[in-house]
Amino acid sequence: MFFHSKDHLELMERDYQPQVIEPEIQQHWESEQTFKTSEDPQKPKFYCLCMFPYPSGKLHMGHVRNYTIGDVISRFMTMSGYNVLQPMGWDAFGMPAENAAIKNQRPPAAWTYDNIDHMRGQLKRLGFGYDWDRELATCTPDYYRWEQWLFTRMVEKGLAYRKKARVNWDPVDQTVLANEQVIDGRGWRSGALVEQREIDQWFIRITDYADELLDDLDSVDWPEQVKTMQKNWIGRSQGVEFSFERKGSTERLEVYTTRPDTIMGITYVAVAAQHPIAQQAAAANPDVAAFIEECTSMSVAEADLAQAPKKGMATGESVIHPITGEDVPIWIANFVLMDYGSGAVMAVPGHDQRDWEFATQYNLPIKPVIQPMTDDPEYDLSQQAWCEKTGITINSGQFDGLNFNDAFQAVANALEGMGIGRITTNYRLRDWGVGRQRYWGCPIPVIHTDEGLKTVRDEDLPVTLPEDVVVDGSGSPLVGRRDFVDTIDPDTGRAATRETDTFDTFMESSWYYARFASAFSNHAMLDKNANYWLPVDLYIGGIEHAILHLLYARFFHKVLRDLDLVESDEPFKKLLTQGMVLKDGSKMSKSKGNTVDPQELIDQYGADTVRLFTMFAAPPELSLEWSDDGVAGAHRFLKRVHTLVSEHITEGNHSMSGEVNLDTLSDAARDVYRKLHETIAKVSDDIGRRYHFNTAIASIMELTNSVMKFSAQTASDWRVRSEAIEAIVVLLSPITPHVTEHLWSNLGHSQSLVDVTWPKVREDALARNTLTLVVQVNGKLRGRIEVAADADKDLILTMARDEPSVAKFLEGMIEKKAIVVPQKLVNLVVAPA
RNA sequence: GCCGGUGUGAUGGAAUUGGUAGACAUACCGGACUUAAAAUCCGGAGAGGGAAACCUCGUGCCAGUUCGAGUCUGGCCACCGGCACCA
Repeated sequence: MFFHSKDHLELMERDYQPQVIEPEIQQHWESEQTFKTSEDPQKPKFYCLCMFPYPSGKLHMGHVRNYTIGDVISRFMTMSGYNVLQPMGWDAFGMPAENAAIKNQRPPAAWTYDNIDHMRGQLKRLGFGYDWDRELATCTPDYYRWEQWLFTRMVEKGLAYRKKARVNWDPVDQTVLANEQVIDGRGWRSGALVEQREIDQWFIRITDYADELLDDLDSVDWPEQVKTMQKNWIGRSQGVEFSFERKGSTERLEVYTTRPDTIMGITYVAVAAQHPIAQQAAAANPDVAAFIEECTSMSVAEADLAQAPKKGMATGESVIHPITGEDVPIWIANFVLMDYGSGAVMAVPGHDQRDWEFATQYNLPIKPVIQPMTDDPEYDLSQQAWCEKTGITINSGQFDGLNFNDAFQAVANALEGMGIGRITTNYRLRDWGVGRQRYWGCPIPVIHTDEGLKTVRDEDLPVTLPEDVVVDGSGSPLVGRRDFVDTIDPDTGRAATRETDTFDTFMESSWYYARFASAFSNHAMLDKNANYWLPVDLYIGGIEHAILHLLYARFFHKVLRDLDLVESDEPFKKLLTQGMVLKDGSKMSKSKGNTVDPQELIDQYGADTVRLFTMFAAPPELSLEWSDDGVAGAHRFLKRVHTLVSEHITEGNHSMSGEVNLDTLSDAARDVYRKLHETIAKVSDDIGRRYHFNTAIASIMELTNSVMKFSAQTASDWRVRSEAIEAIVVLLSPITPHVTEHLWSNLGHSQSLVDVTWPKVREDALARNTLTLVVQVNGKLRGRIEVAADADKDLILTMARDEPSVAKFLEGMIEKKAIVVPQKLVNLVVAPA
């Protein structure tokens, strides 16, 4: 059975035993403090950050994928000479802890801390090179006190303010529901019909930064799709704001339009159900009141609003058209958003599709005022609105015959001249409502006094969240906690009450990246070290965060900058968005029962196999289809590598060292050696620039296959073989750090692989004497030719024409054109003679 | 509904700047080893036609640009992500 002597067996075990070697290697990293990071001005820094997890209980495959990507890049950058920071922490506030508390009769804090302990263990078992000294959990007072401090600064600067906002109210559970807790208009636990309530909330003026948030997108190295989504989300538009005179009233009606060129096509105006005009009409007319009631009971989610059937009701009121002086009826429409513009729109059904649908439904007139320059079969206002900006104004009196830009200006000037309008910039972006009527979040540091609302003084921070609570699902337990609520107004010494709302959990995740860089600062939110590490060089996380989280974090960074806490303008220089992990074609979820527990795979195959498979199965930005067979295949490859290296050691020639002399190599050795350096080039580019680990692994597999087929005879053969085998180990090490560290040490190296310099490409090894070119005739592949690397175009064409498999397609043809693409192909374009 | 993506063999994917479609794996089939199985190793394979050489077709669908299109453009279909209180 065994062909090797006992001595060799002692040299290295034959079987790949991840369960033995992985904990050993991890212990070594821990005792050596391998991943402890400090500021070092001598080296270029690289801050690699993965979106931190919500501690839901145990890691899922999405985490494993995300964090493996970050770890591979971090290890690669370390080996490439960078001072790398790779921290990890916990996005620890949030609803699931409250839900678990109701279910398990356990306080959210205890549940959360247990989950963190378990998941930290899992991350360590996967071998990620984090600097655990910087670990943070957002639910600890050490962390959130600085968030409270920042909020009080925002209040001082006028960046935070109070405004009424609508929330989903569950009348049975007596609690505010998140949008996802409302299913088909009913509370998910109680099943009661959800009502809408208006309550006072804290808002942050993200819109003050709208221009900068939009313009600075040009300065970051992010995927175009994410930048486009953010641009559209911010939605900056140039338009005209003007007011109508209301008939029989001294009040005016403000509207905003991006299409002032169509002003002569107004046939009605539409206001939101929450608009004061609608409220007034409701007071006078019970039918209108009933309609508004119906509108306000609609979901607050935009997706529901946009898909709801269009409904409206005339108010009986009207406005006077500013140019024509005609009466224009005011309607209430359920598709007009109170939060956008002034909550009222001028309706031009001829040239706006929503206005058209509404007008068609309620038999309101449609007046064409724009005509296409050239015939357009789509132009039929009885079928649909025509919304292009490429036409000419018609039926517009003094504004007739103008293109979009001229009509825009002419109408804007006219309205401005009348003193009722002006050109303005408008944004789709709304201010950020940060108040939540929930317990498990950061307390808003505000007290209610007989002198009004006051922020808590710096010296009284943090406002600590009590952790010993009972959560029963009917409102926040904070409300009834006298020991929390009752306080004293420090200005007057009189009784006051604490705010019981907590912050949106996006608040915590909007600045954690900065705190990691300043993790040991006890006396300030951030210290000078933040500017050593920031901005984050590479931020990695799910595409689902493309808008909200990433926009809020960018906004916070600019606020921090304006408070002189950071120097940079943007928090994340480069962004890598990863796709989801799927099984059987759909997202893994408990309800579908198609989850894969990474822990079971680690137990069965080891961390390296799990890491290798997740990196090999797909490039990061694509969704990853789970495959149990694929995992077994990844494990098989590691066994092959393990066998290759251990046999190499056993054969005793692994000490064959020294520079390979290209001139003395046999053809076979030369080919393996070229392949080796091609692989180094490919893997370096794939990991360092493209972040395509699947192709990096594929090329290492190819190299491994070549080396296994290559039988070394001479001393120089052995040198090639040794260099190739060591390179395989080094190139794989960022992906599968344990087995490679183990093999590396068995190859006789005392230095840890983490400290090894990434291999360099030998350019002279890449050179080829001859090249294979493809020959096409009329674009179809017809043959191949082998040419000298320095062959000129004429020689290549002659050889191509003479190639028998090509020549037969040239018979009786006239050559019209010949294309030679260097290093690649020849295309002969021919036609019958 | 709006905004943004994705679509390639039986499967995951490769083809990086418009230049050989299917690298590398997985599953499958055949062979070696074994009493046998597992493991391991070697080989095969997009579809259709043909004894073979070889030919034709082929990257969701329909058009277009080009000497040449998986890649670019227009239209469509399906699926996925986000839509402001899930994180």
